[in-house]
Amino acid sequence: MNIDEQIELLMQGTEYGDEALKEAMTKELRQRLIEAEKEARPLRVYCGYDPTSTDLHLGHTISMRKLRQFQDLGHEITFLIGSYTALVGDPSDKNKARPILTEEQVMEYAKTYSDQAFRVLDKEKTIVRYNGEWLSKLTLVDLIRLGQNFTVQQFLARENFAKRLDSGEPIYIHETFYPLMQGYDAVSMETDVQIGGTDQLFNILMGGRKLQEAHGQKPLVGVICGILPGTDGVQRMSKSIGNIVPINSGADDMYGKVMSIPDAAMESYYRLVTRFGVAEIDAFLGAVASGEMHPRDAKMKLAREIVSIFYGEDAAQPAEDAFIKLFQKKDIPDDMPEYSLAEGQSILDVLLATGLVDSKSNARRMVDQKAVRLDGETLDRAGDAFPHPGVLQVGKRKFVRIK
RNA sequence: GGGCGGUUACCCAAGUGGCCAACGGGGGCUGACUGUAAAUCAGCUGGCAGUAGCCUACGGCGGUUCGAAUCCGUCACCGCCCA
Repeated sequence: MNIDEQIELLMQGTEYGDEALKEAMTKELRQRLIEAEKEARPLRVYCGYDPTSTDLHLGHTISMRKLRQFQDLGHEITFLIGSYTALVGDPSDKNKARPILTEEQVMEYAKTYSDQAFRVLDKEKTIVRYNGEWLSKLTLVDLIRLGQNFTVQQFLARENFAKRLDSGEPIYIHETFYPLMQGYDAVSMETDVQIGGTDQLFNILMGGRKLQEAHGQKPLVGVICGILPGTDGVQRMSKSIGNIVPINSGADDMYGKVMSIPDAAMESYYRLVTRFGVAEIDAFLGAVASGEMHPRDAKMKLAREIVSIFYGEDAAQPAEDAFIKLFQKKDIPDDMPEYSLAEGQSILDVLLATGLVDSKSNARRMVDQKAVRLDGETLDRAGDAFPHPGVLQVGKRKFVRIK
């Protein structure tokens, strides 16, 4: 790949919110790539992950994909676990401060994170480090010195602090340490390139670049990845919003969740989380736009690709088959939980006992709404005795075989 | 430390003695439509029972009252202003 192609790939899906900044970063990245080639050394690239939860979703993998692209181009990748920064909690994009985690929790989460990450990254070529390695050694004086590089105004200008200030939400002092800590990571590792989401723009550009300069290093290039919308197609993927595609919930689920995104969100998914090249993606999207390719087929291709990344090619086809069977043909799935009918149970009892609903009131509601079927026949009297064994269905996707 | 204001269901938010299981919006769920969607339309969204009724709920505790989310006291937490 020549330099132009490399730049095109590496900058794909980036989002700086400011065209001039994007151009500046692109230019700096180009220079670094040229230098690296000349000096025959790889660029030091890292992305930090604060292990604050075990439930990774597709949105978390965007920066991993970007790391992988650098990795495939021969650069040195560090998967940095924010064992120390997680203790503080990044104030980015939160309107609330994060709960403080214990060190044990952090280490446990860290393991899950790296396990997931190696579905995307090449484990052999990835350096894993913990930022406690250097952050734990800072003294109070060191911290004061770091703080001398920043003004309160710079922090207050930051959108999420400004908002909280306006609305009277608390801003804790320790939250302001976060960018300093992250910046010090960059200094400690003599970073050439740092990857992060748009929520990390401030931390990366204000923290890392500034502290590196103060330490006589060349300021890093920030590669700021765009935001992946969730299954609703609009809001960023986030657990608290409830629109995530989990990494760990199985191939079938992942396939179905990807298929449920609105068409308009397909491009972001293609560009941010797949292994396809820039030209390929342009070709798919072009074909959809011109009507040559049905959007459904483009989305199925996307779903197959994403499932392949996390579960392998072998799992992708069965997931697709199951999806076609269940949703496109509205057939019943092959595998479903089973339940043995007890004597004298009403429809209501069975719905509750099988866990298809969480309360009898809810069961009545479902029956009233014609959402309950037995072998395809709608059941409409909740209090009746359960008619006969068969496949009991609630809504579109919940099945139990009643024996 | 002082003064003022706030704490309502998953989230936001109305309600200032009975008409409140609590307006409205978001989210979620269900049905129709469809390409699985999205958009749109309709319904539902504390529990038990069935279509009357009962129980639990409006930060915690305690009071006033025939009756409180609504009044009083107190505790906890949060914000604002002043120091």
